[in-house]
Amino acid sequence: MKIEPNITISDRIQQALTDQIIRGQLKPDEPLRQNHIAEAFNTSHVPVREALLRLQARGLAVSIPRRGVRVALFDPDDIFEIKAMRFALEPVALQHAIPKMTPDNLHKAKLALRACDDADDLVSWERTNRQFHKVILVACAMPRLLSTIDNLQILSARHLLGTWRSTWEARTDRDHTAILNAIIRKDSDAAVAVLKKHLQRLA
Amino acid sequence: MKIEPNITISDRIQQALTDQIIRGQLKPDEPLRQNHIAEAFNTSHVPVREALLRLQARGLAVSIPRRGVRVALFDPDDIFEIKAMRFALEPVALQHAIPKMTPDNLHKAKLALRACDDADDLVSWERTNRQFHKVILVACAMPRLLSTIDNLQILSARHLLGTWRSTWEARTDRDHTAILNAIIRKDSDAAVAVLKKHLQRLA
DNA sequence: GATTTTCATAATTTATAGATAATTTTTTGT
DNA sequence: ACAAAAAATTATCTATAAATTATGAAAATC
Repeated sequence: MKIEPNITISDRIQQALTDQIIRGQLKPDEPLRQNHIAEAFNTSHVPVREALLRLQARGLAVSIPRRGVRVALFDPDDIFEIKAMRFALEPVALQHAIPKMTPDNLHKAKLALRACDDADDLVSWERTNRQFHKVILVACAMPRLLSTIDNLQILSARHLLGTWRSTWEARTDRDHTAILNAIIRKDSDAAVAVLKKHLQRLA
Repeated sequence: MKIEPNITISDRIQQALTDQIIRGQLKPDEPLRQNHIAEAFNTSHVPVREALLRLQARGLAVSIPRRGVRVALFDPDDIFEIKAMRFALEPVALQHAIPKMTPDNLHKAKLALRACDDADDLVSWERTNRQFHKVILVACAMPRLLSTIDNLQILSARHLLGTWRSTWEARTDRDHTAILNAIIRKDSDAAVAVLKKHLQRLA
């Protein structure tokens, strides 16, 4: 019996390119040429095309037919838009998640909170922070909403890693603790209120 | 010089499949076999794969690696989720659109309103209704937000056409008129309020 | 003896590779 | 600066490999 998660080559390529774009190793507007990428991954260009298509769907790349795909630009308007969408959507997800929270969800949220406070460099903080925001919402069981939010958080991460790369220092996040406590108390209104403040705070 | 909009075969296939799913000609959970579709469109399966990938991104199809793609299911939970997301996002878009509305936007909105009232069957009403909702929001100039809303409206359409197919009669939509009037007065709050009521009203 | 179970094989289908046609970009010569 | 040719790149097609599902016959159980 095989427990392999049936990962396709496209998946691997997509994952790698996503990382590189988020980390800024691939710069905005940089062309993504299918043959070059295919060579780098030792495959043909077909899975590359599919990976690029998925990057487009996530807003990390843009394509002009017959002219190729490029890394998506990223200007202040984009940041503004992403913030507005997160501000509109994450509260909805949280509201619906809280009544459905399982002990397992709560446990994972606590772990994520700890991991987040323990992070000592920007890259790992970003990852754990994203994990926390994800885990407090999954219980809402709204797949489209969750995947939209996930995309937005990835885009936020791109901004975060792109701008703050140098100046960062470890700190404990009071907002996260406050949100988690409100969740434990099943106090949706308080949790949503803190979350909104938290989202507004991030640059 | 060619003014062709550079449409690819994938685009055509995607468009056609989207229509068929929305219209219910392709039933939920029906398998979408790439070879069969390729044959139907007189192409190879490669562009079909790409079209299917885009349907996935839009939530109209789901894929299990190496097991193929199927038309997405569509149960009451999905409807609830889609409604919740539209309710959260469309007001944001409208709020930002109103101050940026151009005379051209307004003109198109008026035309769409008329077309909507003049529609005399469900299918064309659905199309014009979607057009109206789109045209009052485009001015916000937030591409991700707009494309997310567009997807949601397509999914709403799928529900609408799937359930109400038989019983429908022409009518003028007071909400649309009220929204448009508020937009003309640049009264964002009123416009958003009516839009919210309108979105809540749809089943 | 009939029914189910298991295993191997065949058929279908997906995923990837390699090749070709069409289009865009770059280069070069005037 | 412009036009034509060359190079590079995308989009598509045909072919092949890998995996899954379906089929059917032999063995085992009741």
